[in-house]
Amino acid sequence: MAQQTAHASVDARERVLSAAAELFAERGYHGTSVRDIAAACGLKPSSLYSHVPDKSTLLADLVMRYLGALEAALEASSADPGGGPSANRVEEMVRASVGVALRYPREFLCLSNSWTYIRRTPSLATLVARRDAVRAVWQRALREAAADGSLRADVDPESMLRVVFAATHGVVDRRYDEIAGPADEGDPAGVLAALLLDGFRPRGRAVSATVRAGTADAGAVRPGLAE
Amino acid sequence: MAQQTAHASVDARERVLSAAAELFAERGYHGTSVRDIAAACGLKPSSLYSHVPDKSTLLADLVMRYLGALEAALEASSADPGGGPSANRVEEMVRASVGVALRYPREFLCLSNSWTYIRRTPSLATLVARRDAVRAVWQRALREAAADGSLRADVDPESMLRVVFAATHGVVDRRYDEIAGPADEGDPAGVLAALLLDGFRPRGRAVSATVRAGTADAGAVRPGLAE
DNA sequence: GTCTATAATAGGATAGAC
DNA sequence: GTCTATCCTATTATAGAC
Repeated sequence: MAQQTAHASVDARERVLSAAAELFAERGYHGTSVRDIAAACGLKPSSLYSHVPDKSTLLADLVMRYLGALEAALEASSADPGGGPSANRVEEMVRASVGVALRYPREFLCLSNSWTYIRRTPSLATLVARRDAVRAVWQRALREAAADGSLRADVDPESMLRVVFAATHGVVDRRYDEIAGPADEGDPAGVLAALLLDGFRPRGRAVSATVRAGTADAGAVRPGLAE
Repeated sequence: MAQQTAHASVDARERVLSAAAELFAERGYHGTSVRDIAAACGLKPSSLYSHVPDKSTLLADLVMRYLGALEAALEASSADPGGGPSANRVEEMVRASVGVALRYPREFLCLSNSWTYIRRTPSLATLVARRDAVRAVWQRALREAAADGSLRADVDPESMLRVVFAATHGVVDRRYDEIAGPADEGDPAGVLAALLLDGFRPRGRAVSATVRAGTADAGAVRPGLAE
């Protein structure tokens, strides 16, 4: 009985977290009231405080879930590859990051869309520190790939990281669903990794608007997407 | 005298809009109070209402600026190119879109970061309609490029559009400045266009982690970035 | 744990003097 | 046009009964 009570309690807390995740992701932290969250899980606002100390801790708990999963996934994919080009590691990291973001889409958006609030709120400094650690892993991988020539040398790694972060957001954010449909069908992580690493153009085409289109190799099979 | 009064009035309204743009872009619409905006331009909250009817109209006016400029820029760059591959038009559109977003960064972020509020607010339906028109121009260009083979055929145009929109956001959003530094140095529009169209890898490299790296053409000169 | 009731504050907007 | 004063609502959070 005591166990069942405890179990029910965990479920209730989980429902609160889930409702908050949904609303924070959709309307943002400031666009969501405690009343909204309570209503979404069939409780009165005051009852929420039996499960969560306050609104900002609710946000922190959600973001921590995502960051924990991301750290674990990056630890695996950023491990030194067996001698191949570092760009392959970058590709694995893109897949891993997008995979985690798709498994925790609401939590990812909580972090991403409420970032300035998180950054400005001293009690959420832990989140900032952990995100910084993730960023450092990325920077190291991109710089190494730039150094060994497996990423193009004419664009700085920081610009690439900017694109990686933003594009990951783009895969997850439902705001873009009306453009592209739900992203979690097919293999969005693989699609994004292929687009970012190899670009929109078929291989063998001209590399800029100022150059005539080439003809060789256009439409070649792309094993990276077929796997 | 009457003219000077009118002129001062325009300036005051402009200061209000500018302060609001700054705060909406940084903290979001719901994260910014009318009091915040008033304080930022040295006014009392009630004085704002001499310049703007209400808070949501303030948002609408800002977003309209951006959308107007974007429509003009896309109209030019999406015009039919002279027989070259349609991907070149796409590249021009990326440059144009990023260029406008960099000229109106705060207004762009007002639209992007407050999108769900805009979408949910009936009085802002005009903004939604105009953004839809922009989206339609993009879809047409991407589909045409996919059809004539100048964009890779194994990724649907909608996924590419998703990446374009998200990456554009990434260039503008100051949130990423701590990763990559300010984006408005150098030629961010050209850099993004090159990254998206041609990818992170040097041309001639392997196209996926599952394939051994090639050796031909690595490090070739890229006129698209040197221009 | 959930409720009702209630603080205590923050927010959007208006009235009317100057 | 800007101000002070004010209204009304929404919001976060707590107190205490059940």
